[in-house]
Amino acid sequence: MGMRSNVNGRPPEQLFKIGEVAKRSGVSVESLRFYETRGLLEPAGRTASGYRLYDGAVFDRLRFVKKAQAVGFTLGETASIIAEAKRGKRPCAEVRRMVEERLRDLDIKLNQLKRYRRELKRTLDAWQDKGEKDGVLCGLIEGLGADALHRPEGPAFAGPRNGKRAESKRVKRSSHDGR
Amino acid sequence: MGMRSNVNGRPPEQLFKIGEVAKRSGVSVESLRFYETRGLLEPAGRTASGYRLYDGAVFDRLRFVKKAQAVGFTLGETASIIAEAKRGKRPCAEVRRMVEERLRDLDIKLNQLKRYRRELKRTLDAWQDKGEKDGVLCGLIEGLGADALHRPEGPAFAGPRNGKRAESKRVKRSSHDGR
DNA sequence: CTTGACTCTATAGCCGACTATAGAGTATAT
DNA sequence: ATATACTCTATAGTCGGCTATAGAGTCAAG
Repeated sequence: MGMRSNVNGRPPEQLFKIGEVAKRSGVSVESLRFYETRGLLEPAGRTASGYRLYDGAVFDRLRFVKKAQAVGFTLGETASIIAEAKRGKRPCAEVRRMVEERLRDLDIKLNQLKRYRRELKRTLDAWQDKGEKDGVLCGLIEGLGADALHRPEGPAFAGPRNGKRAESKRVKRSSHDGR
Repeated sequence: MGMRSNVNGRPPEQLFKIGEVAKRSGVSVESLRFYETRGLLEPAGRTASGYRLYDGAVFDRLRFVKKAQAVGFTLGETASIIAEAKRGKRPCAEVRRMVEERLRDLDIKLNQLKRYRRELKRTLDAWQDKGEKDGVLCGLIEGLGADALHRPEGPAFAGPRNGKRAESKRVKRSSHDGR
């Protein structure tokens, strides 16, 4: 139960191939390899034939990555936190600073979104009266004031429009279960 | 030959080359061509040598596109609204429906963001006490509960992290102005 | 006739975090 | 020996809205 044990394998620890790690962590094989290219992860070693082998520490690392992601760090930021730590520095102060900045950004974004929502609602309400008759394409849109709406900028605002962002295939299970 | 239908068989309206349109509308030449590939725009005609020629209606169209963008429509959505209108349908009802949906999505996103902000703040406050001593990489992050934070999903949340999203070059001046 | 500004097409790159494919080699069960 | 499940690398594609480049042709002024 509670023994998720060492970060630094002392006794000959169990090693996992990439599929195992995927199954146990819920991170897809492809993502694991991708994380490696991004400096977030590296296998403890390789088999003679080149298969990646991970020790138990990989699960801690993956939890770290997930949590950092949950905080809102990009993979690049997380990678540099990890790199920093590996160079012997304690990145905590930096982390705190980044989160504070993040919080400020978030407030700005929230305010923009709120304003936008308000304006969009107002626009929609104003449309209730209008018919569909006039305008070259759509009078509703054409009738908007030049600066009626202040939509938050950029792709940051795109949102899950076309859906299907919610689920992915994840691990795509296999039959036999090692252990 | 000569009978290039300008909008309504009126007197020959003024025609603009793409650079002119860019200058007057504030939309870059590249974007104008890009919009064309996306079905948002098409030149009224071409010169013998293939230069695009736009009539005055292009400015209305561009305003339409900008406003639709301000409402939050993607270029694809705007294109299909335009296409609809060109097929003789009045897309207004559809537009209204889309905006309503957008408003709902927005509320969901707003709520997610608010919750996330709350949790992030709480996390940060909790960190005030903790030192930097423990943890393999950064105890602050590692110490997070598994589901402490509910970060809104996807690229929609990336935000203007690396900055410089704010300004672009826009039209990139015309004629003779050195630099 | 040459310069320089403009225009054309086609293509690639960007941001973020992946996902998907091709084509090959490896490991394991029957 | 074969089937199949797994793994490897390398590359390209996704989403949105552009921007940037290369290489060629066009047009007006000097």
